[in-house]
Amino acid sequence: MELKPIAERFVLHWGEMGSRWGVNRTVAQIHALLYLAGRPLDAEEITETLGVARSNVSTSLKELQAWNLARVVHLRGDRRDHFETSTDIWELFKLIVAGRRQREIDPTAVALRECLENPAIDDEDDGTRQRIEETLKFIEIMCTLSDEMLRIRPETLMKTLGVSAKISKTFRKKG
Amino acid sequence: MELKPIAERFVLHWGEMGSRWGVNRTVAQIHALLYLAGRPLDAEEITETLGVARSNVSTSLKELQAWNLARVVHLRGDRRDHFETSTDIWELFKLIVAGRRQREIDPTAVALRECLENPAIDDEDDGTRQRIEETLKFIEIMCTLSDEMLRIRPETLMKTLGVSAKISKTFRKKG
DNA sequence: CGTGAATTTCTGTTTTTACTGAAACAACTG
DNA sequence: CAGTTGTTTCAGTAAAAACAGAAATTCACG
Repeated sequence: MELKPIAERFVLHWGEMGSRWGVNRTVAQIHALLYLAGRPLDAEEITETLGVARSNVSTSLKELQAWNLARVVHLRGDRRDHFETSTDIWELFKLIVAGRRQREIDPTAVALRECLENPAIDDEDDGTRQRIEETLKFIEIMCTLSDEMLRIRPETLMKTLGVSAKISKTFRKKG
Repeated sequence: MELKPIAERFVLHWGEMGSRWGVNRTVAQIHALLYLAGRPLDAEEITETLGVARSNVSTSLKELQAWNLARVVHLRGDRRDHFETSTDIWELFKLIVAGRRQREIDPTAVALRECLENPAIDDEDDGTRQRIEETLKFIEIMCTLSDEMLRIRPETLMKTLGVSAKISKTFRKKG
């Protein structure tokens, strides 16, 4: 598949940002490609379009599947696996938040709880203990909040956020 | 400075998670150390406590300052620079969100706008254009929302979030 | 089962990033 | 302003991550 100029730019940019977001370039590029394509692509097609090794595509697709950001579909009369992603940006956002939370936040919450449950905590400075407690409390609140957000349907969420933004904007003007 | 066991665990864990959060280990460790210490530390003290090179500490402190996560303070009768961070976890959160947004989101918003303003966009598939538009719209809403959050005082934010979580929990029970 | 297409796994290479130690630089002190 | 302390820069090294290509495996289909 030959990418048109704008699509190519989008895919390449997404790939670059991927590094900053903690996913490797190829993974991010493939996801961008699937998103823009809006139809299932097979691995060979992805390989040619992006100009990377076939094995790299395979590995990256595995990673996307682990994030629930890509799924396998089969087209009748074609033995090959094809891959697609949601074209709903809100849906994608929810999946990414869920993934990041699981990988980046949950382990920390566990570690902090272990710190606080450890009897040795009594030997630490009061300030230390207090700050660890506050950090854990903070993380737990954030987790609850993200749970709430992930539960809501995208459209609802969008409206809520849009409205709340408008409201606070109004407040600012008046205040 | 000798770290007590729990504090050491916290610092090391923070360092490990740092990698997943897109900051390098040393930077994350230093920040954790400053946070737990709750008082200004000089570079030498940090070097000894963490067991890394002095130059590494210098570079990392520069990076923390670029994030507004550390600032220099001077103690009377001491020529050395000392460094401290906020011990207010909400304040830290705001700074981190602001930094990430600036580095990870804003460039993408710019790139997407450029894509859509480019006349060549007319040669692209309708689906492609539409999805790029939706993505940009999404990013803009999220930016507005984060602006709102960053403006609110931490305590207010915390209460709002806490309450909203409780409300939706209640709704779920009844629904 | 045997064949060939499709896919994954594995090994080694390349690229990138983090880090160290030494040297240069800057700021203060007597 | 010479000596001392403190800080940053820089060049080289080490560690980690991404990637390519080949080999191995899986699987549909006869």
